[in-house]
Amino acid sequence: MENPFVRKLQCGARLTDDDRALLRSVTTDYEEVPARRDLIREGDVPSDVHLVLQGLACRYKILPDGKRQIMALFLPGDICDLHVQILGWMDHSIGTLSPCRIVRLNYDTVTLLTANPRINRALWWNTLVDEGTLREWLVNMGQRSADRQIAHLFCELLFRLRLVGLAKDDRFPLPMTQEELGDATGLTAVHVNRMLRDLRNAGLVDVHDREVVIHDLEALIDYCDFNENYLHRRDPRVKRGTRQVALVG
Amino acid sequence: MENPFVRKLQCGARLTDDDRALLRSVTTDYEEVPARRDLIREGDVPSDVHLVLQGLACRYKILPDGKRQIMALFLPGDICDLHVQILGWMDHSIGTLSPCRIVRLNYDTVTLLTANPRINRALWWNTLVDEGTLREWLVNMGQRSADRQIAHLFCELLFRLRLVGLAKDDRFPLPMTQEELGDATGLTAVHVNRMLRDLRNAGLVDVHDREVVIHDLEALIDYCDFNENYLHRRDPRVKRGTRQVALVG
DNA sequence: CGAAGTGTTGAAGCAAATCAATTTTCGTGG
DNA sequence: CCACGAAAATTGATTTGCTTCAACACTTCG
Repeated sequence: MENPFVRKLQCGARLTDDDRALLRSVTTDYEEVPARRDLIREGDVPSDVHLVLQGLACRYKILPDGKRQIMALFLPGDICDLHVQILGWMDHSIGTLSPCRIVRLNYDTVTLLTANPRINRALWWNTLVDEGTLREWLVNMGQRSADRQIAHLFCELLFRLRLVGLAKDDRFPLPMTQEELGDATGLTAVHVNRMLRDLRNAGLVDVHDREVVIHDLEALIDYCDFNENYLHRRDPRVKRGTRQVALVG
Repeated sequence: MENPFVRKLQCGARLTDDDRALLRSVTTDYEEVPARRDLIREGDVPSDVHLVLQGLACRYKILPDGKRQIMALFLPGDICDLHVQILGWMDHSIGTLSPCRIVRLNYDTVTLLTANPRINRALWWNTLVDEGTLREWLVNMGQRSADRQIAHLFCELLFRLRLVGLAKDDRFPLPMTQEELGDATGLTAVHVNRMLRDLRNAGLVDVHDREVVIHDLEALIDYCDFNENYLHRRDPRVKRGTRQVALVG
């Protein structure tokens, strides 16, 4: 299977064979990290950039009262904080949820990558999509009901995993607990459990054995108003709704 | 009064007199925009970058059911989406809340700025702080009660406005309605109203005539667990809590 | 086998939304 | 300048969605 990092970045810019070879070459030295280990903690001085090759990691913050908010999920191919060395200290932590295969990119390697104009453009695209995703999480938490919020998250994960070839037939692995799902959505584990039951009873999606099975994707997308615009897929075969109408009309 | 754009970017990198002159020179052509006008809309192809010199603007998204989520507030000195021209379409809108003085920077001007290494570094700092702020908003919505969430927002705005010299004596202008405050916090206008009353009764903060007056900043910061780490002020006179303790101890 | 973590369900409580009415402020034109 | 209508702020009553607390079942793994 192709390197997920290469697969992902190819969506952001047209890369040459040499570009792809360069990207592959910086991901040869990786590390297997067990589940629930911090890669970097709030307050640390940022050093290496982390790249996920396998597994599920997250960005999170813990409040003084012990509550945790997960602010991003990192899937295979995702980079954590490419340019963070500009800041003097980490304002959040990054940790694994499942066992992960992680690459640590040092500053020189990052410089090497950004010096290549096509790769640089792809990395920029990646950064901007990450920001758009974060914004959509905010919309999710602020405006959607608990069940729709969870449904929306599942839609997002399906599309993101498809991008790197890790979701087949509207189903994908999700190695996180209901507690952790709650930390990502701002809900309690108990309520996540009930909402998953409701979604299952509605025939929309089934979660068991750390796998999400979407039974009726179209209905699920409709149910939570999922709009994939913010993921900025550039596939020319896919036209966006409004424009397509305008062109056809 | 010094240009807020220059004041802000000076926090992110050491600038020379020439750098400051360059920054000032790109902000000479501005436009007065009335309140509640869109600068750019979701679906548009991104063109100019917007820079706020005066007034209050915001980034927002409207859902199919009409609900609105404000995802960022732009104060004087703030830049909206510096690198967005990489993406094919806007996945959100940007609009004014109050009357604003706005500069539109075209692509060539942005290139001119980023070609300067010190200014480029300052712009990067600015981008990363914006991201950190967005993450903090997510924590706010996910984990804090309504009153603390509003208190936290007020603390953030105080610190951000101080940075550009627009908050004096723990008070600052806030030209937005309770409805808009609700759109930013994911609360209803009615509930925002009640929470403001509670904060007033607690002697913490008073809002009237579009002005926020903080009566006891220390107590307010304590009440909502405000930690300014995420704003990444680099003022060397200010030491961060944990490190200071470590050094002193 | 036992212990710890995870998932599941029920009952009660609470924070925020909703619905509704009234007052206050603001903006505009006469 | 005042009068008017619209927008915004305020308060009360009620409902609802989510949390909290608690108990128990299931799974996993040393």
